[in-house]
Amino acid sequence: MANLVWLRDDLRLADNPALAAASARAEPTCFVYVLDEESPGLRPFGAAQRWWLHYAVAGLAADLSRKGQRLVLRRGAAAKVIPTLAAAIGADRVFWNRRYGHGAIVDEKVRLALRRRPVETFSANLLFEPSAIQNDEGKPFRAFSAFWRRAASGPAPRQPRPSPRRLPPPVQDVSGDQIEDWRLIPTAPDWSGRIRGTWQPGERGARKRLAAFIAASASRYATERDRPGSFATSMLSPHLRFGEISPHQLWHAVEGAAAGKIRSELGWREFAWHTLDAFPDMAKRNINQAFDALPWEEPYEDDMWAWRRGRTGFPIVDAGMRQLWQTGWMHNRVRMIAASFLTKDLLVDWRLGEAWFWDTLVDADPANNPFNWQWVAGTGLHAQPFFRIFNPVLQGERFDPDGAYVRTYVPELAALPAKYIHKPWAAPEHVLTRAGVRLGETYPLPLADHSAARARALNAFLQIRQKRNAQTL
DNA sequence: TTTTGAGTTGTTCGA
DNA sequence: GTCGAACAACTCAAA
Repeated sequence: MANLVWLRDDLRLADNPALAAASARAEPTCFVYVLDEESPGLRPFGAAQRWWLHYAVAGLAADLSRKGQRLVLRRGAAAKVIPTLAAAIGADRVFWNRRYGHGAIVDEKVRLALRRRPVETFSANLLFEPSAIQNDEGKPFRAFSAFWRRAASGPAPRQPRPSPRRLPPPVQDVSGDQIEDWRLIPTAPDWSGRIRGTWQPGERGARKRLAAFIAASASRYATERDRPGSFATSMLSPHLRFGEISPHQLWHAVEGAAAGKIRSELGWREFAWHTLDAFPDMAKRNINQAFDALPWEEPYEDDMWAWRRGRTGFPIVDAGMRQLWQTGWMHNRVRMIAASFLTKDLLVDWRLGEAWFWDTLVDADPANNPFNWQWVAGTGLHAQPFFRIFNPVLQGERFDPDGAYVRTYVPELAALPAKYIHKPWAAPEHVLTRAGVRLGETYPLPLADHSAARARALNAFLQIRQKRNAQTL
């Protein structure tokens, strides 16, 4: 008699329904985490996520061991690893919290492979199950407002539950990997210095981040969230991504005027996951297939390098890309500007940008990353009209008016007056000299002529319409 | 049943 | 300098 609890994107003790359900039973229980880089459809973690995963798993293992339990580590395709382990420990019941999209497809295979061992699954990482929020035709919503209205008309998200006071005893003599065997953290070279200084992965770090957000900036969230230099966002995204905090905990922790806005951002997270559940290949294919015909440019490697490393010559774009490279995270507003620059100004396929974000973001998840890239590119759901092309200068001036954000991440421009901080090429020579800026030397000239690039992108999207009209005729 | 209006995140142009 | 219109196409719900 034993239980098996399979932990995945839910690396927490508190408000963890699968863990709580197993803990309510007295039998010996085995907690396992599987590094699955083999199951088709599941994307292997990017480098920044691997760094995070190392500490999240190690932290959870330490928390479990403080309660007399342990976390067994296994590696391989889940449909092999889980049934093998279940058989080895003689599990008569298997628990997990549900995944979505390809995760759900893999889980179904595991359930079949477990044959007669009963499986109990739980809703843990989304506020609303995809099956619970559908339009009148029983299909997934394609517009956020209607989606969120429908969600609000149903029962409110449940209250979060505290961690179980005590855990059932471990199953004896179960072998497992050491986390070091997985080589998740970079060694040659170790590029994780600035990331390490920015984040504390794990449930304890998530709690601290939440408390700091509630104390310092939750009330400013509604007015300041769009200003990357204000640091008014919660920065909880990687903790949510690895399930070190549940959306229910955040939902119920916020109150007051900004609560609705914060919850609505959780709503976008829900919407992305529901969309992934309906379009599991969202990271590979345009949600709207009409845009398969878009004439993306074959990007110059030099241009891609400039974009990735923050050397495009547009200060707000470069600040964002450097924040990403250095810290594994980028402010949401700046993600949109940087993504718009790649897909519209350089006319580069959104999948190339998505892949870079996947590799470098600590919070990249299979739903939100491709969903938001498709949203910006205009190939997904149509709340975003394609002619809505961000002007990197105007966006910088509007959302970083004093240039605080640019000065932080593009120090070679720090001495420029605010008037020119977002368009150094427009500054008079003596202003540049006084600020120590030599364009083309200390800071690059702009990689694109935004006005011409905008016209080219508009034209590319208009061709799609013409093609479609020609087809209907 | 049909029509109408609104819809996360914008920019440009011309009056 | 400010302001309104125009820039597609489609989803969804209210009238």
